[in-house]
Amino acid sequence: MLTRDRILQAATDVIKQEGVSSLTLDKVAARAGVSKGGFLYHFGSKDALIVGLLNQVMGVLDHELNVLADGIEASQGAFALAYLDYVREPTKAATDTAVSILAAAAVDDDLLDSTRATFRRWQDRLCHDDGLDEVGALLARIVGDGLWLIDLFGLAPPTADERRKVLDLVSNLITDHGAARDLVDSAE
Amino acid sequence: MLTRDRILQAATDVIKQEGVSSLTLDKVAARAGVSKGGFLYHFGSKDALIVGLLNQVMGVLDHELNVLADGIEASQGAFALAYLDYVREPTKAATDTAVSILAAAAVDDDLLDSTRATFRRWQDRLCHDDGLDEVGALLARIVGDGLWLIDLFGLAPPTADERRKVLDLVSNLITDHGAARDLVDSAE
DNA sequence: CAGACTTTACCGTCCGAACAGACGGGTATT
DNA sequence: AATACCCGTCTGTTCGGACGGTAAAGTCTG
Repeated sequence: MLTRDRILQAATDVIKQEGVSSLTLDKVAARAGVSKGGFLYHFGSKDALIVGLLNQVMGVLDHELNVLADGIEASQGAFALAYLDYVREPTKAATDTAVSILAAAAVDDDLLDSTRATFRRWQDRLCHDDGLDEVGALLARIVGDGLWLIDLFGLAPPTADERRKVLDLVSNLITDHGAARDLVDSAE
Repeated sequence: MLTRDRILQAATDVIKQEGVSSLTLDKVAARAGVSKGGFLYHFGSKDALIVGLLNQVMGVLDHELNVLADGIEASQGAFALAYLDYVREPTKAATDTAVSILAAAAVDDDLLDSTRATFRRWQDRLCHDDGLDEVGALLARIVGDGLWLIDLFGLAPPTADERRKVLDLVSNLITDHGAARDLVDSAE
């Protein structure tokens, strides 16, 4: 395993196990089995570490999301369904991404800029995607992100059974034009 | 204004304007117009400051949510509707709570324990509340929390118009038993 | 030898916390 | 009423330690 990757993994582990406040250069270097100088050869600063972290986890997440969407045979909204499927149970990629975002937000908000751009791309894809109405697309993302962030902070996360039910409900809603339109229309 | 409250307000301002990493005792004390010793008289440690912050903002949020729910005349799901209404546009209470939770998560995860308990109470109330089915209650919270946390991190937040549409959709869905049940049933 | 990688040693800064004591509005005692 | 006293509030300073980052020397490999 490359030293660089070991460092990235070590950083993720430190945050998960000891919290964002324990994410120090010394600690990450020690856990990666490298000296502090060795660490700084690969990441010139703490900010650089977080950017590297973010790039990696967001790349993995984006890739897995695409794979998942490709595997879904649906006339419409494959990406939206994949987005929802991804949070059916907490996955390593989702958790890693969440803690990285948390670390970035804690250290310097600006580090999240490229991450925000990725979310905008996802939103665009959800919207101008495969025949899904824009409200349904947005709903899918809010529910997906909501569940994912509820898990991050541990804010009364639902049980596996509850997750399944609510995700099934939303999945049906967004792929059934009639149902969604009826609800939207009845608001007027 | 009491010194204690000034300190709490100063802490919130510091996080909002300079980020969690700038939340230091010196900075908060200076902004509150008090010496460092004076600060430490009111909050014996940084952890104590965060606990105080969390208690205050969660108290305000809980109260405002109740007031909002009381003002809604609906045969069912008044609290759920209030929960959704609360995120129609970002409010001060919601933003303050979000940054406090972020700070707590960054400093020490355990500080969020009492906050988690409050979310569980909200979830219970949403569930065993006013004739709402449990899936709808959970959906309301996920959407509410999702939008609120999307705002916190700035992860491609929807426009005011998009927010309105999706919140109206969810509001209609959870108060219309037939629609929700049809969608749930069609999954089986 | 050259270049990629790693180590050791070190520096200046800032942080959280502790501390001794000042100020001042009560309150009790005389 | 005057004195003495107490205690909640707040000040200014100090300190040990940890942090992020630098510099230079050393090692391994092709």
